[in-house]
Amino acid sequence: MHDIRAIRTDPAAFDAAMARRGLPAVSAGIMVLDVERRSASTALQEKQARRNALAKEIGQGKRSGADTAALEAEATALRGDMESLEQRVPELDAGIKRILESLPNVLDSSVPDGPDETANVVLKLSGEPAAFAFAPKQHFELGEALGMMDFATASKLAGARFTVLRGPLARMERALGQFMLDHHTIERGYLETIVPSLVNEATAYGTGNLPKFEEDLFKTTDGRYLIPTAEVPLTNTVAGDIVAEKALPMRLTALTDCYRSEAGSAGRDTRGMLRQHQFRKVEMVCIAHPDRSADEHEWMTRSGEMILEKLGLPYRRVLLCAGDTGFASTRTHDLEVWLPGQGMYREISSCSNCKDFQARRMNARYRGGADGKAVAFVHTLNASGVAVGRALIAVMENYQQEDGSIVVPEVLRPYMGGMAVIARG
RNA sequence: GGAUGGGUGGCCGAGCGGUUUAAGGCAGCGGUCUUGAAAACCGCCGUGCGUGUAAGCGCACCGUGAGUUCGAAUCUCACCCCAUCCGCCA
Repeated sequence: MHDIRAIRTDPAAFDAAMARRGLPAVSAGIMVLDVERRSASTALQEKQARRNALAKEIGQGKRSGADTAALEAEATALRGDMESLEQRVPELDAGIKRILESLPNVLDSSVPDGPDETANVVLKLSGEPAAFAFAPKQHFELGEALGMMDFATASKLAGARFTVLRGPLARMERALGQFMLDHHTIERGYLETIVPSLVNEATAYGTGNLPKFEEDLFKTTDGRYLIPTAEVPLTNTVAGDIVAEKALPMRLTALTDCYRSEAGSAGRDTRGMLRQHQFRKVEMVCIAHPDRSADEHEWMTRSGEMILEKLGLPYRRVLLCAGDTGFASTRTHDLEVWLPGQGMYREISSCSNCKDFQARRMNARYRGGADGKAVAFVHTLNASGVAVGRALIAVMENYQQEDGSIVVPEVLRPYMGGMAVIARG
């Protein structure tokens, strides 16, 4: 959500910011509504002030036994005058809100221009893709051959874009989640949190998933939404709150299932478990002081990178360009992991600084500043730390051996009872 | 699902048609006193919008939305949420 005052102050800058997102200029239209709204609001307030004064006079008159009939007549007439304004002001408010809430966040100046992912910038490369003495297989070939990854049964149970895992592969998915949570909580200061997987409309609105992206979510029969990521409940834990400045930064992490309708992605990544309606993810969220959010963005991105480094997976850090940066974000780093079976880097984490965009939607503030009393919006950030299902894929493809078995990365072995290799049993 | 209570500022809590400009307390901030601290005492202390160069002024907000009234935190209706008990259940 945008601050109307910022648009009022510099409409051209706002239009330029939206232009970077490929959107037409809207400030002129907003300003027309804003001017009318303020004049209508002022007119209404003057009438309300008069009404309040009359009511007070009538009250005093009644107590002292004076005749208040003339005053009451004026107040009754005034009420008629106010009706149209009382309707118009909220209408204008709603009209402005409808426009503002549909517009994406203003990009950080460091974000490169560009229409889509082809304009993203690789910021760093980590690890060397291993040279295989054989043709590396894709994860679903490996998993099905091991008898531990079953798409046919998942399809029978639920339809396309679901997976059944069994045995050591199921255990490795569990191990990955535990390992990631332990890393973030013990080494990086994140607070482990268990959150609802169903949220109400206000919560989905707060992070920017509603109203514009409702078709991406699964909605329940009682009007709730299955979370597409733990970012939604974690960030909204401070919705409506005024937190103490010393409580910042609040670093939170959660391992949850994530549910996405994948509307509009028909035909993409249909083989295997890369793109599913349900997948597990460790999420990090930070509620940060505005002065510190850029540093926290780096801290979170590093927290995700360290997971991949500990797992021995080659990856690169990518700065998303204007056209590829999400609705609520000002700047996003993607971590892309090397998948030898695909011969490509694929997204495994996304780390965004939303600054005050979500905070404004959910009215999340802190009290502090120089005088210790000022109230201002917090900054919110979120990052995958990392997608568990995709981490499983990456481990399988990078640690595969010619016979189709998979070496278990050292850091996961304590979580798997010491198992060193996953092989057909 | 049924029954009964409840939703008031950062927190607790009074108020149930008009001196409420929302009492009082806690927390917080400033001060007096003190070597320092504590205690005590004094003062300040909700959010948003509008308007003004500013000091300020105005309006709205007591879960949400409608309604009654000259006037609503207070009365009416609907809805939402929370708590407790019963029923069912992991």
